[in-house]
Amino acid sequence: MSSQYTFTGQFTFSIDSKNRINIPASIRRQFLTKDKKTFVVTRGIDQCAWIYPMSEWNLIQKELNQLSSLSKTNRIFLRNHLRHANILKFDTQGRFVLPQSLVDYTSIDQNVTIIGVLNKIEIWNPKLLQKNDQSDEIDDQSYEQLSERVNI
Amino acid sequence: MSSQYTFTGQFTFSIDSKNRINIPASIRRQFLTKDKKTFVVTRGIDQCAWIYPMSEWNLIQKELNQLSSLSKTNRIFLRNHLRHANILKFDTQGRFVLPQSLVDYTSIDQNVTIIGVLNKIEIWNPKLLQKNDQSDEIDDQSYEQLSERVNI
DNA sequence: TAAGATAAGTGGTTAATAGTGGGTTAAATT
DNA sequence: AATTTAACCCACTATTAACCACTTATCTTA
Repeated sequence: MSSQYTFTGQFTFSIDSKNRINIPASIRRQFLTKDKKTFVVTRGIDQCAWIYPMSEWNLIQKELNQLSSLSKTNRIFLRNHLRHANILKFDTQGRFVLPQSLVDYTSIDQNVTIIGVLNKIEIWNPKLLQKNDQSDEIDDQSYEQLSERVNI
Repeated sequence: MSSQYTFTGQFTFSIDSKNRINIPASIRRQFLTKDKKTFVVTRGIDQCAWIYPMSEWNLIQKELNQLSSLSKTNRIFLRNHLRHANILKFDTQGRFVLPQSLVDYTSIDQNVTIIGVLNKIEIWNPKLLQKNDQSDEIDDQSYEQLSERVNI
């Protein structure tokens, strides 16, 4: 089954002294009632945090269950993904507190950039995201390969 | 499935102090009722903004959904395409507000040129479009290659 | 083709919503 | 019991969206 969410867009907000981050209202409104404002925050593969609405996370867990722990890669991957996963809700103001471990991992201070990437939301230090913008250009060959799969 | 839209034509309108841009009535009228005046504005590959009616964008999203985030190329590609995508509606006057990030990207001020390009609408700074007009001539070889794909 | 009527484009004002900061109470931890 | 942590509440400000009004252009019909 494919994703029920299609987040897009970019927003830059502040993080306050209590590590509270506002989720953009436009994204918040997309949450399905069955998810009851509940989501999972975890480490992204890049230096950012990933947020999945609860029902999305359940789908991911189902996939992760397919991976055998006999493979070393699998073991490491599973560990790193699961141990940093926190189940959270946003408060009546639409905010949540980013766990300290993820504040450290993402090097976030003062401001955050929040971007929608289909079934997940990414939280970045604006400076790091910008750096990605410049340095992580996809080489031509990869683009050519992508073009055979995606018609945009 | 192929596009349901075939936008054409060119229009030059103004952008006001609130970044509001009018969509030409003739284009607006082409919007299918199922799209409910909803569309996605995003970065074009050239220095312009692209507008897709919602149902068109959904086709693109379906393709993007096939790409796994475990691949680095995919992650970067998805991020950079989706984060500049804004889901918008036009207001009762037929206008929408162009997000500041896209105003910056397209270097738009005062006036915009709106052109229909089949399944999408492009928003340009008139001066930049004109410059393209002169420099972007297609060489013969490229035309040869095109001829193998397009029968015009 | 001129006059009236309708539609389209543009500008500004007001009302509602969203984001942010701080304080208070309740819960948890030591 | 004291200290820390988290949830909740209230209030201020800035931004956004809805509303209203005017001008220009286009279409209709006499």
